[in-house]
Amino acid sequence: MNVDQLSTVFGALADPTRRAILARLADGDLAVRDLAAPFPMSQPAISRHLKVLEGAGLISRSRRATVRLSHLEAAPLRDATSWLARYQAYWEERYDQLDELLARLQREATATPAQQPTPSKAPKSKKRKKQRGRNRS
Amino acid sequence: MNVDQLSTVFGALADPTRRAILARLADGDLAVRDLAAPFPMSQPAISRHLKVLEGAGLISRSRRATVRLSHLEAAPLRDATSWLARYQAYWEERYDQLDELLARLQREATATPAQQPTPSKAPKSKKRKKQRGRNRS
DNA sequence: GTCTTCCATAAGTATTAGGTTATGGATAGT
DNA sequence: ACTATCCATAACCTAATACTTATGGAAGAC
Repeated sequence: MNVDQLSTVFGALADPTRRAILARLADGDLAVRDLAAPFPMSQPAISRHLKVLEGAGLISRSRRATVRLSHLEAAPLRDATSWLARYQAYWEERYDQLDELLARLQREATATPAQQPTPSKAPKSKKRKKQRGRNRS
Repeated sequence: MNVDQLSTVFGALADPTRRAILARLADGDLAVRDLAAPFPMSQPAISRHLKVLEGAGLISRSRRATVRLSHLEAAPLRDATSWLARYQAYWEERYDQLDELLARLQREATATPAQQPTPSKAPKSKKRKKQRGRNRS
């Protein structure tokens, strides 16, 4: 109960059905019935997936006539990307443009600044590996 | 069981302890005992977290003397970022540089091409919202 | 060999997740 | 008012998560 925001977002993304729902919402808002149609799954199951997505802030919902529309909210995806961006240096060789992207993403993600438990007793990391040329003069 | 790779990676990231472990491994390989020290949690609990991370391909492990070292493997993080990159257009206004980043990330993430269930019976999306100026001439 | 340190694995428990069927409320059409 | 459609909620089941304590194996130190 009451896990942090990033965990909730990653948790919501850890399900292929929910990722597929988000992908479809990228093309426009959809009703529950339309979202449920492609899946071999009952309508209540989809409703619960939508509830999880809503809880993570990944969708918002509105009513139009008899139908309940789901709308993609991408901000939490930005926060997740911002957290991941810190690791780009570990798989990427071209830092030049990416350092700027990383800095900009972190600047823009001020809403949820990619928090983490910040362990109390960090055992004075004597290693600090790599630290490859990130000093473009 | 046997969920897809992306789900496993996002699932591994959906825990603050595991994210903190990854963050510390970014500074260099560490032994289990060093990883466990900051957390108010038993050593077997950390061992299980490491097993989850290893199952997601996010760390690899080796032996050095009596100690078992964990090493950060960032490739799955790249795949996750690649999946998220598709949504950058939904929170970002400057497409110019980002379209290139997106294209490059997807090109490079050929190992796990951000798969998804690809729902069989897509209900002929009559909406296709926004589709904002992504055609820089 | 014996001891100690590091760590994995087993077994047990409580909670959460992801699905089901059944049902009922809200809204529109007639 | 009656009916049909859309969807949420309840109740239930099973399996997976996230921890615990207890224990034992593997290597280096003595």
